[in-house]
Amino acid sequence: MSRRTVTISEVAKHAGVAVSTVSYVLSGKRTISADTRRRVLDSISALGYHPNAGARALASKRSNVIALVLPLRAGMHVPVLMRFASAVVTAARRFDHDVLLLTADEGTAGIRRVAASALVDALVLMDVELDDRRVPLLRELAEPSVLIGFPAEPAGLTCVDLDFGVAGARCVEHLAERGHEEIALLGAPSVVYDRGTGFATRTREGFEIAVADHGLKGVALPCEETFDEVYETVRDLLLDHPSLSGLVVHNEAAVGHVLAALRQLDRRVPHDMAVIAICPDDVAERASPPLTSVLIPAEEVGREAVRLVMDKLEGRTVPDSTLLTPLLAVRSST
Amino acid sequence: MSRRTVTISEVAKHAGVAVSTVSYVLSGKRTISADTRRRVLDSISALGYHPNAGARALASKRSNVIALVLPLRAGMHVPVLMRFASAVVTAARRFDHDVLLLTADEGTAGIRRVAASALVDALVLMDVELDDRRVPLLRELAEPSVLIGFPAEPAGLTCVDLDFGVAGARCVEHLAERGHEEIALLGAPSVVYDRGTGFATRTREGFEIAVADHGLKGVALPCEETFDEVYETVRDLLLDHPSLSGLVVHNEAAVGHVLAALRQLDRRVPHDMAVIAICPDDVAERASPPLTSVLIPAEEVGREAVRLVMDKLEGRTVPDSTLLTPLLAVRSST
DNA sequence: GCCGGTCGTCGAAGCGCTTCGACACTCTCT
DNA sequence: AGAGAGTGTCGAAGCGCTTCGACGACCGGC
Repeated sequence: MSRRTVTISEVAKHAGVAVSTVSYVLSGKRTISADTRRRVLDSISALGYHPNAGARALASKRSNVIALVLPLRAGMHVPVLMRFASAVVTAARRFDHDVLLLTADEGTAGIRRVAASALVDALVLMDVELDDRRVPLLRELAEPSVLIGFPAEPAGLTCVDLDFGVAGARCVEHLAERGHEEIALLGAPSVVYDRGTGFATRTREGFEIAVADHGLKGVALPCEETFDEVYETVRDLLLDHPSLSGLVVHNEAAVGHVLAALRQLDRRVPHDMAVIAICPDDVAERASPPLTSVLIPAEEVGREAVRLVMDKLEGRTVPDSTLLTPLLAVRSST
Repeated sequence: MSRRTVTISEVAKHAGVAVSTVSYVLSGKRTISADTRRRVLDSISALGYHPNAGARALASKRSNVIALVLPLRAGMHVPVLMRFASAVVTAARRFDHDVLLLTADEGTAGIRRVAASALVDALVLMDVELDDRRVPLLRELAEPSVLIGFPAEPAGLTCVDLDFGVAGARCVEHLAERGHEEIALLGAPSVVYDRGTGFATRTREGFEIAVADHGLKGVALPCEETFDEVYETVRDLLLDHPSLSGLVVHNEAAVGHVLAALRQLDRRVPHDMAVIAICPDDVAERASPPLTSVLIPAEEVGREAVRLVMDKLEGRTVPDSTLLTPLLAVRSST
């Protein structure tokens, strides 16, 4: 059992200074002589002092906690989502903040609650839908927020994401360069499109525009996540489009199944069918063959979201929209 | 932009009572007349009052936040982990608590920090290893904690988990009843065993003991998560054990690949090979064919962990060890 | 040698809440 | 009728921290 909790005034007494001096040593908000600082820091570690979070929040009106709103909806690929989440936590710690986890079951009430009670200073929201119920609430909140993803009407909000439109287009471009003339996009499960999740839609748009620009033939289909469904989708696709020679897969859960299905249907990758994925790097690398891919930079997006929200917290103005440029890595599948 | 924040004294003034009366209405710690309570509650909703979390934490020495320590280590199946995590968040809200998310990158320092600063009242730890570095720290902390999973030396700790030993045994028993005489366990990736993660080891032990008890032949192997590795493992297994007729799979990520591999190797399930999985219910149901399984009751485990930690917070004594009994659901794969 | 400026430190006033003791009532029992 | 035991409410004292204004001490410039 640890000793009873040490307060700032005990540190002050131990160091022979005023309480406020200790506070200023810790915050650096006033100049303190090197000598005094040393004594204070020594006392702090001698006594094992940790500032009380509640007291600090009360006095400073800053909790040093941000909320991460993570709905975990059907059809979302949880491991990818968690990479974003994990990046947010790590980045928040860099700014000396902790992360409060909010899921969907309270709906918007949870967001309102943690904001109104000053439990959190700011919010980062994930899995944003085009018509997201959380968006109107964010506009009326005093606390700054950042969305990972874009709603249909992003005016007045701060959003960050990979530029999925460009990602879709880059895939098409790459396949066009390789001489493919008829290609297909296998996207997210249909439930994700139905819900109007921005990233899925924007990839498809980017794909379709680029297909037209390059004078290719192209079809975009949703894609479910069980092997049997993927197999059927791929089989039908090959039947309907016999000269199809390139596949863009934007669905982490289905990537492995698509490759397995092609194998069962006697299509060799990349010889008979070029495959390019939009997914985190390690998923592409672990596949066999390793996939040419546009990587989803989860760590970078999470870090950027936190940086933006911290900037807003400090009163700096930030761009409404931050789109990270997709990078294409060529591997053995195209 | 929301109005500036409302305090308890404004509520008191509006309702014509003392600040302490408002506090007692909210906490229920003293009797308040029905009439006064009504007026106070009316004022609260009229003004849109939310108690300030920092002030409350400072005065009451309770933050109403629990920490969820979630390392996200290699080889762990993230979707399953997140079901536990999600259950913990939901259950915590039932007790009027929020959840602070801690990942691994700070190591034990993060745990020490949030506990010492009174940011959290209690901790729930996931992904527990047999020789977990966090365990000694927990023993010296004043804050109560609960582990989801068991370390090698659980004395003095509160742990909750599915009884994986029994789960492994139940699978064997079920296959024995069906008349299978030579069976195999495909477990977690080898890195998980190397790390000494309890659930993997305990399932294997339960499997091995039950195999001996029923006089069967049985072999237990780790199992990686890419299709190619799974395929090789299964192929070699069939070569080495030609009369093998039953398979226990304790690896959510590999389940689909095992079924695909068997299909490619021309083994029909359940006709040529009975397959039983240890996994959450929906994974078993979505497989084709739907798998007989011992379900991992993630929601129940999460809920139980929170219930235990709340009991400890209230000073009630709780059992050191809570093992949930595994339930077997028979489907089409055995 | 005096004035105006930093520099370094202190004391005290809160921040918004919980909780303790006090107190005025209203009910029982005798 | 008076003691004793609740009820329901209030005021005030913190909880541990940040921050503001004040104030010596010391500096250089004239």
